[in-house]
Amino acid sequence: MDRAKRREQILSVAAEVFAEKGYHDARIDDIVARAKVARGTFYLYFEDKRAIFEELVDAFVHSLADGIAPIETVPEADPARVMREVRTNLLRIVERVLAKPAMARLLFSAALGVDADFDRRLLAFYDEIAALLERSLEQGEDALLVRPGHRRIRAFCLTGIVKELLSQLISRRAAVDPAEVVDAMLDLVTDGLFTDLARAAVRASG
Amino acid sequence: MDRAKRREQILSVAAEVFAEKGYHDARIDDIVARAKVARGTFYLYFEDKRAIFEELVDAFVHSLADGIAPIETVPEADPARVMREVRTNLLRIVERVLAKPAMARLLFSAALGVDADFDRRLLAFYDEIAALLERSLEQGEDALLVRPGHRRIRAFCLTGIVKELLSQLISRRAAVDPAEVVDAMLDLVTDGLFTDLARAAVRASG
Amino acid sequence: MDRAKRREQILSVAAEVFAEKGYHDARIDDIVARAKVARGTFYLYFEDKRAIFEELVDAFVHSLADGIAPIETVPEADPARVMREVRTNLLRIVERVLAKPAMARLLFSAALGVDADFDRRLLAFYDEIAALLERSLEQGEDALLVRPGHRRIRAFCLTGIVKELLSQLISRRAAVDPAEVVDAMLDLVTDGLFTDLARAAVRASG
Amino acid sequence: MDRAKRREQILSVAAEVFAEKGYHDARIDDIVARAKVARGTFYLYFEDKRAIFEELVDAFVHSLADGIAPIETVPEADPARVMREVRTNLLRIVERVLAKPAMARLLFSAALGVDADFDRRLLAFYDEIAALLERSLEQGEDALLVRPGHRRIRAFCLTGIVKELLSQLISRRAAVDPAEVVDAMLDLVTDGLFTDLARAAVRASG
DNA sequence: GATGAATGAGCGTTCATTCAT
DNA sequence: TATGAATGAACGCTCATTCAT
Repeated sequence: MDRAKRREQILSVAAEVFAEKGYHDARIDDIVARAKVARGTFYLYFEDKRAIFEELVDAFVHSLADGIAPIETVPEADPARVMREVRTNLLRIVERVLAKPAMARLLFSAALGVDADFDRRLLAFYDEIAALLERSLEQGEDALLVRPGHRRIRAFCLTGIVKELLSQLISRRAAVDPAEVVDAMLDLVTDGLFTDLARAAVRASG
Repeated sequence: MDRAKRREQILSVAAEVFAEKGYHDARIDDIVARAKVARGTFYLYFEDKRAIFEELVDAFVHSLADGIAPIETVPEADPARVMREVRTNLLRIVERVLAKPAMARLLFSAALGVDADFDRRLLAFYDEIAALLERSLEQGEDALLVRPGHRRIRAFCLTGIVKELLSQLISRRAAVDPAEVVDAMLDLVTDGLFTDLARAAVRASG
Repeated sequence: MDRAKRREQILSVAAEVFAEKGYHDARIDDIVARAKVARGTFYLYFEDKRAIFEELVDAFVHSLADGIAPIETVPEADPARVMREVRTNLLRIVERVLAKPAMARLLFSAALGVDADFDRRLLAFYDEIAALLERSLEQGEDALLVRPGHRRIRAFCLTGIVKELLSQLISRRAAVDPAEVVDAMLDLVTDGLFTDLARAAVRASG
Repeated sequence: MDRAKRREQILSVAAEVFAEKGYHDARIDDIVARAKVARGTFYLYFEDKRAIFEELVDAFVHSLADGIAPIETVPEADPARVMREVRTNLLRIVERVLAKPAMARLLFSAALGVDADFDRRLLAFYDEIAALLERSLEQGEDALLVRPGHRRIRAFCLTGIVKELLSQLISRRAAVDPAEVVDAMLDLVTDGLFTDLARAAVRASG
């Protein structure tokens, strides 16, 4: 087996093991046993346990990030087009997560509590996402598409929604229709929960 | 020192240590050293490492859950009152989290990746939250306050929002005004992000 | 068993093991097995393998160094007394080496090749010895007891003699009379190897 | 490259590596990397790590031993000639050591602590040296050139002197004049350290 | 002969837990 | 009840050596 293939094989086996057991409970032995290679072989391809885990997480994170197409929201942007593009981005993320559930499980649960360093890296990544969303909200406001509001907090809310939905999608084995999830989420985010009746009442009293 | 006090002392020290280092990096040694008791003493009060951690997480989870007052949403309910009560509930949760940041850090980061069992417990807890929210949404729809929609997904979205905001509140040391956070979140959730202009455009095209 | 005794016990067992097998071939397992303690116990008393070895070598080196009484060699010093004191110092060193042959074997063979760091430490120690001897030779010259000559090289020669003799004393199990060894060495060093006949001949021709 | 050359190349690279890192810290990897051959190739030329080290040490030891010309010390031997020949032998040894400092470092430090077996071999070699010296001293006594004395012990002293001086010569990078070293050593050994004044005093009292 | 991927025995160290005092 | 010395299973990692190509 050539070098690249063997590497790939160990990586994919490791992803499974980490996803099943979490970082700390996954032993190098588990990985090499399932990959049917000797312990030493593992270390021919990866610096150490931490390194292979990092590589897995980083690769997946990047594959998600690469799926996000930038959305042009110049003031005269067509709101319907913007919405479609947002929806496409979300769908792509959901699809990639569903395509590699083990990797997603890794990212959403195994990756936490690895160590202080790794926690910081993850937080930094989510910060970037939030910053991206914040800028998008700003552009949306400029284009008069988005109601003015606390953009930082809204960015965190959006991040939280996506993270939670993705976590749920992979933790429940039940087949889910990605489009349905994305549409329900977008519906909530764009229009809010309330009926006009409720809004009127709140505004009147509020 | 009497039994209960000693127990309490070890618990509170353990909370700090777990919050600082995470479950796996926290050593029993760290805890007993800081509590100034002998190693053996620890085991007089707690079954094992896992048990004390579970107790801490459970206690905090319950203190949060206890802060949630049930909201009556009979069909004729006053929307403004319902909103105020929702807001009060949220504020209470935020306050309790900010009051015990170590415990919150425990719940939101240290508690993940402990082991497969614990992960299941946490998921089950969040499921309960989601179920509660789902029922509330149902009542809201019945009372014509909430626009009909996919309640399960919406419940997850709301859970995600709260989790993420609380995580951010405790991870950023910066003083934050809980009321501001809660209001921004509620504003997003009730009215959505979009301006009427955008909605009209989307509706026209979509 | 109290802390100090247990420590002492492990130390002495470790000395044997290191002496028998050398640093690299000695396994922690060998030490704890022979000390009849658990592996973990070892690490309660010593940082790591390197640390216990260092402690053993250092202790022995210091016990040897402490046996050397300073010799006053003011210009009017009585040569016979000086010689007696030198002899006493040497005898004390030889006795201490013979009293702890395992430690001596440690110092003279196991201690080399441990790692680059440790090698440097040992060299530095021997440098100090050589420096001490060099100063003594200088005083001896000033007191007109010692023939002028290259003091640095002479100091190394003397160091070499003592090291080699001690090595031989411990590597040959045969009972040796320390006094005989010391006297033979002193005879060589003070008077040299040659007869007056040989010296005269060499001087005449050289 | 033909077999012999390749072998030679690996040997010389190995000498460097062993000299730099010592036996245990030198990895086969270090050797093959620097020799620019594959790991497997190494084992085509040498049995194992131990074997190549042994070969290096043996070769150097023999090159030193070969430099020693036998000295005729029949009873009527000219003392001055004997001294010159001794001096020549010593100079040759010093020169060979200085010519291959890596090999010398190997012999004087890396070779110790390899394992119990190798230690025995080295001791046996030094024993031969000592035996040779002992015989020479005996001849010297017979020729009335050497003062009677404990020949075995004297032989060890001489061995120690030479070993220590050679070690110092290679460990101090400073340029040294071999002749100066040899002459200082011979001066010490032939005439001893003491002035006639000191000797007289010692004899009177002792 | 040459390669270098693969092997796996081996070892140092950690740390949750126990138990005699 | 409190202590803290002792335990030993567990695990990550190294590196000399082998062997299919």
